[in-house]
Amino acid sequence: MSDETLKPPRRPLTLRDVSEASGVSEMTVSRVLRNRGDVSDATRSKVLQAAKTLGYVPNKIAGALASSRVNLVAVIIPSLSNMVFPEVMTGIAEVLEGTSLQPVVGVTNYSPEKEERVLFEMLSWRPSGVIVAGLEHSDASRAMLAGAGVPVVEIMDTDGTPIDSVVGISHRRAGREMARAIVRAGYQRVAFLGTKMPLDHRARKRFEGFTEALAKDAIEIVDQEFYSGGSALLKGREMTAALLDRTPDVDFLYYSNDLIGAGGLLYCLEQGIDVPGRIGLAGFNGLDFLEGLPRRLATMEAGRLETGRQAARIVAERAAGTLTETGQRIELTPKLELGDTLTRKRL
Amino acid sequence: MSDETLKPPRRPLTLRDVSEASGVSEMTVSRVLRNRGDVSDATRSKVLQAAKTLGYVPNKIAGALASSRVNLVAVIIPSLSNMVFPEVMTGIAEVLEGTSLQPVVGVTNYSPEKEERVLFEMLSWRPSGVIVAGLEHSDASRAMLAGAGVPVVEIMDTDGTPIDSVVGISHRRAGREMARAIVRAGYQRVAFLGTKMPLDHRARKRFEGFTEALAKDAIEIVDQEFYSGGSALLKGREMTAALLDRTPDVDFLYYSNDLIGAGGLLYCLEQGIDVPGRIGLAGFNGLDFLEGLPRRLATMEAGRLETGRQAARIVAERAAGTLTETGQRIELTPKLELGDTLTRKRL
DNA sequence: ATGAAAGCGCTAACAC
DNA sequence: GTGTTAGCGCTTTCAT
Repeated sequence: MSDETLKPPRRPLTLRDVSEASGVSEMTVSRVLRNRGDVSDATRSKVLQAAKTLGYVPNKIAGALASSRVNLVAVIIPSLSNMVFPEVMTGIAEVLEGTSLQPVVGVTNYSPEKEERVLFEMLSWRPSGVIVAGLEHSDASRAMLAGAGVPVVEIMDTDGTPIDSVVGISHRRAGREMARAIVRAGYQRVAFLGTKMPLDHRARKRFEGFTEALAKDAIEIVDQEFYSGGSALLKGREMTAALLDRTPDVDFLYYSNDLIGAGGLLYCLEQGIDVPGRIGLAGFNGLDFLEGLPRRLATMEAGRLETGRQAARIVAERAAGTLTETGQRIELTPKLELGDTLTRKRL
Repeated sequence: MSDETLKPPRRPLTLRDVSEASGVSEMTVSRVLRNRGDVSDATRSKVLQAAKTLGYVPNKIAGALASSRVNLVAVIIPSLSNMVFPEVMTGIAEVLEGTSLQPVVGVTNYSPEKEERVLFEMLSWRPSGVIVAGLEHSDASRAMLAGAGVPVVEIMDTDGTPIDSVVGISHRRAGREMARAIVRAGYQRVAFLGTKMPLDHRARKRFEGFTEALAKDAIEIVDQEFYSGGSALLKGREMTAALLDRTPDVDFLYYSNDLIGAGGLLYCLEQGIDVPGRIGLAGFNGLDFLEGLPRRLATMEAGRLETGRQAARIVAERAAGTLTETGQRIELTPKLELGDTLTRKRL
């Protein structure tokens, strides 16, 4: 064996290397590697052979600069710890899979400033589109998005004014519908348990829609409890214990997410509380992990997979030119699932 | 208001635009925007002012091509649906936060072919480093990683030969230690319940270490059950029911992950089975959601946050030049947590 | 079907 | 402190 074949190249390989190795011009090598234009089978195989032998990996940076085409889609979400967001990602990835586009994730930790930085960073790579969670952004972020010159899809919330397109559910409506179902089932002393997150606008809107709809039936929230950090399941237990201790005559607990709701459910069952006879329970999100609990917690399915899919579809079609109109609006319908914890008959 | 200030530019802004607007050379504008070299305060503020007014977003593609520096770190993981991976991501993001590096995620769905494609795609952006889950890759993938000329950190498994650096735990050892704890506690008729995933090498290695250690005490797995897809919690229940039905005299159930273990635990408790008296249970991962269950499931904490942090640190230090040696090896110690389901005394 | 020249938007390296 | 020049590695465009 010669040294040459063994020595890994210290300089990354370029098209020129493939060109020289195959005796074909750089331009034609480029054509082969991108499947563009007519190339004879003979040249094609010569080139592919050379590229493979050398282990050539094209430089997308140079390609993107030359063609001003970037096959990246920026996806900006608040967190990865909440399964809701990976689920949306899954829907996005599923659709982009069938295209040449690639999702790139940025995480904001629910901070508008971080969002601004992440957005700036991502836009500086000139992506073909942006998918961003929520409708609330800093002025600077809105300006960047509006001026980016690429499709922007805001997702997971439709209560507000989108910059361009929007896909998601109305959380106010979700809150209202849950409230109505609770009233309809005959509950009257309702408490709310949620996250201590002023910046979780979707949770806030659900809460607003919820109290608003309750008010129509002259019902007010009798107590509430908030938490931050830690194991949500455990927090759900603790919050529930604290709340029931403080306000024993409550008859319904509405949780801002399924995990704390599940904690509350487990706690109630252990305490021998009649669910949903004495106390009804509901969460939010339709996490499929609910299925394994002793009882099916009432919840609202927010269509996250579908949200991801539709958002990706819009970006992909706009990038492909198949769709030219801006300002698409897709409002999905949150699906109420009564489960086994929201079925008490009107007294 | 003049039309000019309103009209959003159809052509993305360039350095030249900022240069013209501020009356400063492109080069100096570039210096200001990157905080490089000496620039007078007067010029600096002129430039920043102009950039801000115009809403200039630098083009990293051009920058990267010119400087051959890319502040991206490719992170390649099998899935986003399993909370384990977002958790590693969190550790990575946490450390990279303090640097100029940005993680970019690629998902392989446990498929070596997909891994190869994702890797090729990511390497074509010439990232400053690669963090990839697992030690098992296709030959082509290994070749790409070895030839990439950037730090490569394989994570979450140390049983095998790394390409460059490695951070994680030994899953064989984790399996062995769990087996020993089970034997020590006096259990003798042990069953295994896991995912039907020939490509989940880490689960496989745990299983191998597990059976190997049991064998030393002349114990064999008396039964096993596998699943794929669906709600893990529910599957845990179903598998447990099926297994107990088929092999009623089993006295220990070892689950390949905490979620199915939790399902099994809930099932056993509902059935009034004495846990851990008649049947002991253990899972794997130390998911913090276990804390909210009626009993603390025995588990093994795999140090995922720390894994992410260490991997990111290695990449960051190598990129910064602070660390020059290749082939770092960091083996973390899996931490056995007996919880309330693995405490039976020797008979 | 293939090649040659120009340039994408920025930064390294060197003047001044 | 600031400006000038020459590419980075590709693709576009036009020629043949």
